[in-house]
Amino acid sequence: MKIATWNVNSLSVRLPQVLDWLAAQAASGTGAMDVLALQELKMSDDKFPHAAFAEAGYQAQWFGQKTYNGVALISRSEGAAVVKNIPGFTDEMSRVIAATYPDGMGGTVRVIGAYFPNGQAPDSDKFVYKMRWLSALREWVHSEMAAHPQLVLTGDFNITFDDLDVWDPVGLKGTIHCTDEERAHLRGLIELGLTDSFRLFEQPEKSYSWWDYRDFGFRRNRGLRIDHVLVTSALKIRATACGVDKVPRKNERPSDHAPVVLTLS
DNA sequence: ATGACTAAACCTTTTAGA
Repeated sequence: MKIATWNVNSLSVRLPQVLDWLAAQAASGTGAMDVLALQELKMSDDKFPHAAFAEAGYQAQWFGQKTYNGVALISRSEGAAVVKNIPGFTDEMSRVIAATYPDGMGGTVRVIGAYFPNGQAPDSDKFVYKMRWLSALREWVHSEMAAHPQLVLTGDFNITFDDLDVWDPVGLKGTIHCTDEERAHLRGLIELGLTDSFRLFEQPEKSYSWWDYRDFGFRRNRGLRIDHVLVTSALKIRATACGVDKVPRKNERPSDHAPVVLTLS
């Protein structure tokens, strides 16, 4: 089973790349993508290209928003018990979508796809919102884990775990995505019993999932690892691989993020 | 350099991203 996350930075612009990537995955040795979490659709629900995904053989659940944010789950099986945004947390922004899928072994996997707030700057109102959002997320994920032993929390977290996730940890110390406060929240999610599946496996040095469009960020590998796939212990023992697929970042007109793929036995 | 790109919108300028 394969589960992935990809911040596409406008699905209108990136749809052909997403369809190409899904086809390439299906043709690869590891097999077709079972669930792909997308972030930053930047489109209202009525603009979501469900017919294009259906034609390619995929179901979709989506939670759009005009101009900003917007999340979706693209899957081969139909998602059940769909939840949009964090229950009980009033939010104008479309940032979370969750659904339950067959795990291929007679059980189910709960997948939560999320676009975490950016936070802009540590002294901004947006940072305050990010902290509030993170607290609400943790409480909800805690209850979701109780109901779903096999759970994946994935998406664009907009937080690095540590210096290993940062191209310039000295220069970027204390800046957005790298603050102690954000990292404490990320550790709070881990303390619920989740594991960063990426670090279960040997990785190339300086592995990142996002690179600034400016100043040849990708070419110089000036990036951050802010897109994550966290798994519960029941899935940790089934994880066989996790990695960043940098290939789509080399496309013409790429997203600034690359997909991260988790493979389960 | 409140810069550099990219995307969307009330679009030749602003807002946001990270």
